[in-house]
Amino acid sequence: MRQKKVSAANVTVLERLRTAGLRPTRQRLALAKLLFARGHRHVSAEQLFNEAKGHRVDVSLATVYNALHDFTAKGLLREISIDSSSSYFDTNTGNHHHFYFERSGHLEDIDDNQVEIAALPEAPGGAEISRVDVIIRIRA
Amino acid sequence: MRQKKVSAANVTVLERLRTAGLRPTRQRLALAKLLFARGHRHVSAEQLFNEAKGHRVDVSLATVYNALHDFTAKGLLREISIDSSSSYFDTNTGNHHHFYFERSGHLEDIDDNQVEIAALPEAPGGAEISRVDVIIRIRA
DNA sequence: CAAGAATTTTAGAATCGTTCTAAATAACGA
DNA sequence: TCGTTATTTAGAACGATTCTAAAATTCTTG
Ligand SMILES: [Mn+2]
Ligand SMILES: [Mn+2]
Ligand SMILES: [Zn+2]
Ligand SMILES: [Zn+2]
Repeated sequence: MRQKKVSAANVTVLERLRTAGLRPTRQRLALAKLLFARGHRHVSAEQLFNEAKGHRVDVSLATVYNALHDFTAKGLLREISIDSSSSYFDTNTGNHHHFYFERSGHLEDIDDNQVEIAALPEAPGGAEISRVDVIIRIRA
Repeated sequence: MRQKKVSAANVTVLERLRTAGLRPTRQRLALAKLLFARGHRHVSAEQLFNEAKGHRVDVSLATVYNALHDFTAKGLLREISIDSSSSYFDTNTGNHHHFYFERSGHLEDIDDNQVEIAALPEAPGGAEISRVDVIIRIRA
């Protein structure tokens, strides 16, 4: 394979992958760059795959799925299942919630501090809560 | 087809279907009886299909899907997508929330008044909120 | 009750997002 | 560089769901 060009953006992404314990392969670097280049995003595998094609990033669909799952397992992404038709991967891994636009399937972040949950029931049997998701569905 | 036996439970279910504007066919009556017989439930299409088989209710999988969607469209059920692998249909159509047991895939209702949301952001552009879902994920 | 019209059911095919397989390739560490 | 391990890949397979179009049932009207 040809020599990698190591730009500033690449360095950041490369470090992120290494820190996460993921080998910085050409494919992962390219996908991570697309994902983390600017603000937070919610993408499906198919979307990212097409975006990669658009940027002349030669990568298979299987690798896109592998990368998204590997990134998720290492905490670089969070997986969201709202619509049973496909899942989204969220580059925002901090505590936050979502608007879900039912018509378009679009997701929009709601900052954690915009939602105030005054009371929550205890988990049955004192089980551990892994996450509380608040989804505000918008019909129009 | 053989004559229908019209028990008390059947009458209730029959009325429910008629009121909803759904023809009370043998299949819908049997499925509705299974669904609404006792307390609230969260079932997948496959689960209901198997339950029907267990009760000697002769119905095709396509009809189970049709019935679940028709019931949902008429407000007799609510569809829930939490795990992208399959969707659940909830016989509880009132305002309420859920515990989701990640290991088993089980859903458990949380009464609306057990969750107190003190602050919620406004929907962008003053759009109409169709529903607010709170899902408490339990890891263990 | 008898048609006829409208709706529902059904088996099986098709769809589609996702996962799997196993062979080729690339990254790593010594 | 070499051996080991991890990753990528094309394409097959999978599984939940939807579609098709023909048969059956339900409803309406007379
Ligand atoms: Mn997944
Ligand atoms: Mn559905
Ligand atoms: Zn988000
Ligand atoms: Zn419920």
